[in-house]
Amino acid sequence: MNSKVHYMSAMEVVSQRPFSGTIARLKSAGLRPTRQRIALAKLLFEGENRHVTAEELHEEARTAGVSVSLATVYNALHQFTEAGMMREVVVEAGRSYFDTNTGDHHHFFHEDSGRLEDIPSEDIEVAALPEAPPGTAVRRVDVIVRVGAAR
Amino acid sequence: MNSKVHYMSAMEVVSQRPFSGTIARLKSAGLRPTRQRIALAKLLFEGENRHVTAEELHEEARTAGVSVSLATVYNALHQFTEAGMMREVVVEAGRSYFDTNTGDHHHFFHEDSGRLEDIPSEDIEVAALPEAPPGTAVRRVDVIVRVGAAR
DNA sequence: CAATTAATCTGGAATAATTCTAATCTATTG
DNA sequence: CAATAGATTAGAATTATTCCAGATTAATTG
Repeated sequence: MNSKVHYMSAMEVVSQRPFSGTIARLKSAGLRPTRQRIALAKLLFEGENRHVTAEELHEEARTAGVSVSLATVYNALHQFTEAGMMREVVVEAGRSYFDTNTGDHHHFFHEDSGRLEDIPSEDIEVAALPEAPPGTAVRRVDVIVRVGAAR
Repeated sequence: MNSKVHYMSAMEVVSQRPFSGTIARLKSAGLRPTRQRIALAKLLFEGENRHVTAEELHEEARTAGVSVSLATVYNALHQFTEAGMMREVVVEAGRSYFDTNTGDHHHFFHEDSGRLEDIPSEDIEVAALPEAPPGTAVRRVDVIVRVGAAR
């Protein structure tokens, strides 16, 4: 996948400046920089790391005056995830969160509010991982610390 | 909840023997030992620890000749979970697993087959847990080791 | 043990999140 | 700028789960 490399001319590079790195980023992920993908990528990647659901991002986009369908938001989130620009985090049955932080880290999950919060990898340590079952390899280790109101 | 304590006569105790501990277990959890709950509990708790989805358990029950509705299976799984006899494990968006092992342990999740496998707590060690955010308390820590076919 | 009561069960409708589809649109390429 | 491969869209379809209102059954009482 992503086998078609596109070499940019100096002119191209310059003309893209105003669009920050977003377009280049999409291109190098092998994704056409369409109006909707550009808008969604800006919402997601310009600024702090974020955790969003498809519904949330859809709502946010429309509020920002960007017209996109929910189906396209789902498509984009999955494409960004496949391209390694985001990752999917599953903490609640029935709802998927997408995280713009692709680095090594873990999560607090606030059960009461449904909010996710990053735990930097330095703050947690998984020592002594067991060996993967025969014939398998570890793809990822997720640590979810479920928290709720202290009584 | 479960405030009504029921003192069994010796006769009662004896007459329940043939039903193994299942009925007693349901009663002490404050659940009426109905035909369907007894059947489901037997499938779940007699034998090894298991990880099931509602659909799977429903199918299994019907195959075993037990007539129960899917709604009842969902009800029972949630009731067993609230009673501390099982716990819910979320690893995949859109599907819930229920685990009969309520002890301290973690999971391998086989991404290719969708199968869950226990990791005894001795085999994994989460050192240096971060402090819970202000106002919150840790309810549980889940470690999910996602594995797939080694290439 | 029959009657009463309250809990439970049930099938089907309702909901929620997500995916699929077929038609329409658009970015890219020559 | 025309051709075309890829993208978007609205709405239908799917999947997992919950809700609901009526029928059933376990527990209790006399």
